[in-house]
Amino acid sequence: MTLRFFNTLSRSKESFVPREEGKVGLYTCGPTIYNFAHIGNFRAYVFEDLLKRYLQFRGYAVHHIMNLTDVEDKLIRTCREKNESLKTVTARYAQAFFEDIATLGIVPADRYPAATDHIDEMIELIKVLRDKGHTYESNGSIYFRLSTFPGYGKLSHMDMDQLQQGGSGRVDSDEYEAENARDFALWKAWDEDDGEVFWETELGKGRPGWHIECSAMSMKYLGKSFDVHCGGVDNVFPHHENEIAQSECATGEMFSKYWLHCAHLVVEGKKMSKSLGNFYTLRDLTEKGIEPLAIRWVLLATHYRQPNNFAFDAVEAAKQSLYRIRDFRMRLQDVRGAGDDLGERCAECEAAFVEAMDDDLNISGGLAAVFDFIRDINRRVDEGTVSEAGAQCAIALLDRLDQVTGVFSPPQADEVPAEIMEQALERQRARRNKDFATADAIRKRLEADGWIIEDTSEGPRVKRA
RNA sequence: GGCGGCAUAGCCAAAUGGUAAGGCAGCAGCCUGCAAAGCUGUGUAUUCCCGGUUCAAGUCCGGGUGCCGCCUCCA
Repeated sequence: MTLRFFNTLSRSKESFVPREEGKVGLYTCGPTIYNFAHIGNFRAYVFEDLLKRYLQFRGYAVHHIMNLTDVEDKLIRTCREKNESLKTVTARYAQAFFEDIATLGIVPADRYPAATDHIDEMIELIKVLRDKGHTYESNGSIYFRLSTFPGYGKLSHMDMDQLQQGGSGRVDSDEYEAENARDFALWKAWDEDDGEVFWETELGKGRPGWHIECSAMSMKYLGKSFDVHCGGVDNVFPHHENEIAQSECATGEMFSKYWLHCAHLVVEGKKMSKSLGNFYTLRDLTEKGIEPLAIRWVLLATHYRQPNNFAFDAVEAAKQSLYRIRDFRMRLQDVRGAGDDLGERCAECEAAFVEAMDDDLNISGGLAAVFDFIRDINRRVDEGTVSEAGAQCAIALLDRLDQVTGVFSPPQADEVPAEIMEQALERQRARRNKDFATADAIRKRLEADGWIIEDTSEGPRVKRA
């Protein structure tokens, strides 16, 4: 079985063959840092994290670039409203973004280039396009002339003649002075609403269009042609389509070989919106006391091309699943003695996991393989047929697969406080004396403080509630 | 108007045309001083509806219904 991904370009699953053996250039569209990111955004970033981790697990050296969009219409509007500079706003939300991805256990990209640090590269790219006759100027802005790129539409599979102009109801005609409404801006001439946000360049005073940053930065760090480009489905058109147009017209080479897009997230079955009161940033959820890894689980556990329903019941289920795995690990750590070394069973589980994941990241199948394994090993531990080496083998397997999922990790190594431990031992003494009233009282008291005691043959086990 | 996606148990969610995974919740039992954890058993699932192809359809085809996405700057 080979690794296969659904490529938006062909609308079919294709065997994954990177351009250079063993190496993958990965570009993922990052956030516009004008606000806190919401969980829909993180659905995409968690999907991309899973993709990257799995590629690494399969032995590829992944070079991952994620851009930060730090100049854009909404951002400029935010600056005006808050009367703050562009840098002040973007610095704040960039930091929040990095905190959030750490919270969710997302492995950082190799580099997070910001658009405003790459104005020169964008200018150069626009000049190449201009020299090749793909642009025109109108009132100081520079537009890409779509009619010069016959391949336009190959990603989104849309027939330009069939599209209803303004079908989305989002076109503000005042903003557009293009010859054809679908021509997009490479460079936008300054106007007074832009305030202090502008660059004096040989293309004039203004700022870059949105799409050009991804072309300029991906090509700078990954080359004219690279392997995988990701984003949410809403980016397919026009953003990624425009990136292809700009990039391929400039270089004459294929831009990205594979395009992977994740579906949207809905909350409790409904589109997330502020008016429905179901709009959540990551911070909104953690402030409610929801465990970050349970959020990661929910975002991860649905196949990336399926709409993901973020339901609070599902969050609770995810938390229970996390605990089941943690308890399993704790149990394994207490296994002593001789028995089965589980080498074969562990290999079987890993093979089932890989087989599922190779098929376009079928995470549900992968998780099922792990739960099958857990139930099987728990049974064997009950029977006392697992050796200490076998238990360690199982733990090592979880650690290895945790490199992919990020949700199989051991509990936070929060040391049980000495006084809590002392009470647990006191309860144990009471139990030995058959003083169950005292024992139960201590257990109840500790539970109220957030500690759970489980009696095992090895003595009491104390864990966080 | 154009293009596309989705519909599987109370909830989440898989399934090359071949007995409908897995998790959570629930119920019963084992274990336990009692619990917890674990194990076992437990859901007769009209796979949205109606047709069709096939020895065989959740899966393929046609037609409905419902929800959703994109169609100029939303992951």
